Amino acid sequence: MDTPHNCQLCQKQPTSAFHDLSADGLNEISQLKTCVSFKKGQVIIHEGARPQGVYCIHRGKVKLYTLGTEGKEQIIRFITSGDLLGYRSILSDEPISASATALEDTHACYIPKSSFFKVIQDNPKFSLNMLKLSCHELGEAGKMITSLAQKNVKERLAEILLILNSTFGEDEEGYIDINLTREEIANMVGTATESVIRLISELRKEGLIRSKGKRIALENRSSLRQIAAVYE
Amino acid sequence: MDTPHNCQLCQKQPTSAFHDLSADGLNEISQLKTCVSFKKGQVIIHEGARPQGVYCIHRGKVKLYTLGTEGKEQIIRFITSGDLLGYRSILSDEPISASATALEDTHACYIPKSSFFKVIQDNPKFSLNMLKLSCHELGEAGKMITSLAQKNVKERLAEILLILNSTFGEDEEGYIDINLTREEIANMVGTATESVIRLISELRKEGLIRSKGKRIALENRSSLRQIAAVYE
DNA sequence: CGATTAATTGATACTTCTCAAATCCTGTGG
DNA sequence: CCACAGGATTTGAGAAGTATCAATTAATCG
Repeated sequence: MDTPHNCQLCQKQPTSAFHDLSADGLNEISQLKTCVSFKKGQVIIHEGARPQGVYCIHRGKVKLYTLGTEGKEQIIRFITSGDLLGYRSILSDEPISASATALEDTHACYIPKSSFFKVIQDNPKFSLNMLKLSCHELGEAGKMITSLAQKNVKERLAEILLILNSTFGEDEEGYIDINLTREEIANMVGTATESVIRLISELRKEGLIRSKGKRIALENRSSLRQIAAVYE
Repeated sequence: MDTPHNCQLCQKQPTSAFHDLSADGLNEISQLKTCVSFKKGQVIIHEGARPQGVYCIHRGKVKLYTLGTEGKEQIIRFITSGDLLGYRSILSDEPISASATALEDTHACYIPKSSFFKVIQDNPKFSLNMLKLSCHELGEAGKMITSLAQKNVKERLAEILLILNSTFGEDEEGYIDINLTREEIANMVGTATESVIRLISELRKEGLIRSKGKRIALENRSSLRQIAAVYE
């Protein structure tokens, strides 16, 4: 068991389901949770299993992915500080539909299934936040579907780079603050690793990004947006 | 205004959010709703708008789609008897992310936004059902993402045909009971109309399906499942 | 520092899209 | 009821986009 995490930190995240929750509600959660951590590369939940609880990521980064044909990963989205993990399966009462693996050492709070339901029942506000959250994710998934179905690989890559940048921010040198292999980027974009590599090099030659090793920095967002055709 | 619909019909649908709702809850909804109908081809909600209420489809079939590059439709899913329409946007408090058009004459109940929230607040059971529903949809969306990213067009087509068959059932001649153009099928599969036509003809030659005009019947599901690589 | 994994590049094959032309339906007005 | 206009479907040919395989170089970790 790790040092307990302060729930107020998660509450501060405006996208968190705990945002704007009453002190009582927060206390209730604080008492029901336990703290866990995961090493880089460790699988947190995996497809097909029956989940026993929900994780709230305190610090770290996690990829959520399904396994497609021949075990190939399709990354659905990333999960980071203040985000919940595993709630979909519990709330829909279905087996877990996506695996999650820590991309770096990750600390999280674990809320057992029964406690999670209790919090939902005791706090209409939280319940509504969860509804809002899942509906928001549903909208994001719809965008991803349209993107995969209609855009070519270069457009999708530009889109993903913009998303990664806004999700994870930048380090002191301006590089996107996430450590992904080219293969993982390909698994988000939905293409072959080599294609991603070629297109990254193309974007670099065009001066829209720069890269050092596996790290990437955006140099010209507006052109990237134009390529991604993100009208929003 | 149309003849009022009987909410008990929708309540019977096992996938409906009204399923298993108390008589009181059902009465509350019955009193807040109004009834509307849409002609074939009529747009019910459209992308970018701010929704003022939720529709519960009583009878008819509706396609839900986003508009991608150059206005091309990407069909996300279909909505039919007992299903809700427009709740995502209302619950996430975002503009509507997908348009909906009636595929045939459709009758629905309309529940204004404020009433919908009232029902949610008054009926924890309903609120939980909505959570369950949106989380289920989230899982389906994830499957669709993986499918689009990793399967080829023929595999996706086989998958869609199986989904259409189980969603809409069959008419007396065994054809899938939904009237879609080849273009609409292409807009689900995420490909060009011509590609869908070629592959439908290929599946016909292989004896896996038969077709009459635009109607399609499945002849060999297990082979279709194998092509679709649906391991579930 | 060696061993392993990841990234890159090139060549080639395959899938899918696009454009064009022909045929088939379907609903409508005479 | 029939002919016709306009849209939908079908087929073909060629172009473009991606994937795959193989070989090389670079980076990383114990």
